[in-house]
Amino acid sequence: MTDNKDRYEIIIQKLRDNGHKITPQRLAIVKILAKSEGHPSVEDIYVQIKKDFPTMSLATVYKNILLIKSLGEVLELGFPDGSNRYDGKKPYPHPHVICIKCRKIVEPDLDSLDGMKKEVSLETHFNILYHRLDFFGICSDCRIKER
Amino acid sequence: MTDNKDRYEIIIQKLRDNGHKITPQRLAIVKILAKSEGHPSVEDIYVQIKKDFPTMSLATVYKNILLIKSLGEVLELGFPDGSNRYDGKKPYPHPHVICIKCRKIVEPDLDSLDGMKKEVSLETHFNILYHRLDFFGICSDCRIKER
DNA sequence: ACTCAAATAATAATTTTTATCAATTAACAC
DNA sequence: GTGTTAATTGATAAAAATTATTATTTGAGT
Repeated sequence: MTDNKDRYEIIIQKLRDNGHKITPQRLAIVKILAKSEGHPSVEDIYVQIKKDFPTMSLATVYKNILLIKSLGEVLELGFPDGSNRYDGKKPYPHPHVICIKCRKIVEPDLDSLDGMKKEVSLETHFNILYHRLDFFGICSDCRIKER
Repeated sequence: MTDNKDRYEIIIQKLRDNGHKITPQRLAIVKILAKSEGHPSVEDIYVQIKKDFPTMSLATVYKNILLIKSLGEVLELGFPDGSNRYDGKKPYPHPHVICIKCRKIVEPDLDSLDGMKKEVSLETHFNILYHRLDFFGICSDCRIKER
């Protein structure tokens, strides 16, 4: 995952370039966004950092995510149940497949996506700028456990 | 739009069939869900009914939507900005195209949807149960106004 | 090291949704 | 039609999530 290390440095560089201070709290948040395997929530990030940083405040997490979002370096995933999760590894819109049993999230490459975007443009005459594509179902692991 | 009239009666019948009382407040909420042109929010519904029903409570709107949702007769659309909108006309998942200028929502028929679902299943080995597909962009009306 | 604007931490305020509960009322039996 | 009963309503409180406020602290440049 050298890709993730790059993301970490890309985000920090962007913060510097835009004149923001590089604080330890900020570094810790960026590290989790860029390197953690899953799609962490604000609470996830807060709890994890609190271990090494007992004075960490929830507001700091919110403010930093807001900042990094405004730089276009993290993707916010608001789910129908109201929960928000963040992806600092792929900050651009992309499809997600979510297991409704174990909450695992998979990110497929879909060849049919380009064609669908064209179909949408043709049919609606919209200029499509971005999208949000989620599929919900049961993953193979959970199907096996059910037997 | 005889379709929408049908939806109104289908929902009320389902409420009756499941032993729920048909109150004037409930009828008003169902009417908006089934007949209003857009995708109303809880607040929209509340404000609109308050005109004829000054004693209407927000909690009543929430409780009724929860009930109708549990009967599978309304689709809840939670958007990334945290807002929730409801569709009582097509209560099953379907793609939406949203104008980020005027908030207009269009519902296209996409031939490529079935193929994409198959591709998702093949690639991820998930059993796909439902989906949420939103495209965001600028509608042709708003593009014309910009000139 | 010094200065200063920016960031943090703690908390208050706001927003959205859900829970509580006494008063009301729709539906059914008679 | 009238009475009974359990569901529903309405008002408000509570809960949950996010944003705002502000005194204090600190990173970064001089």
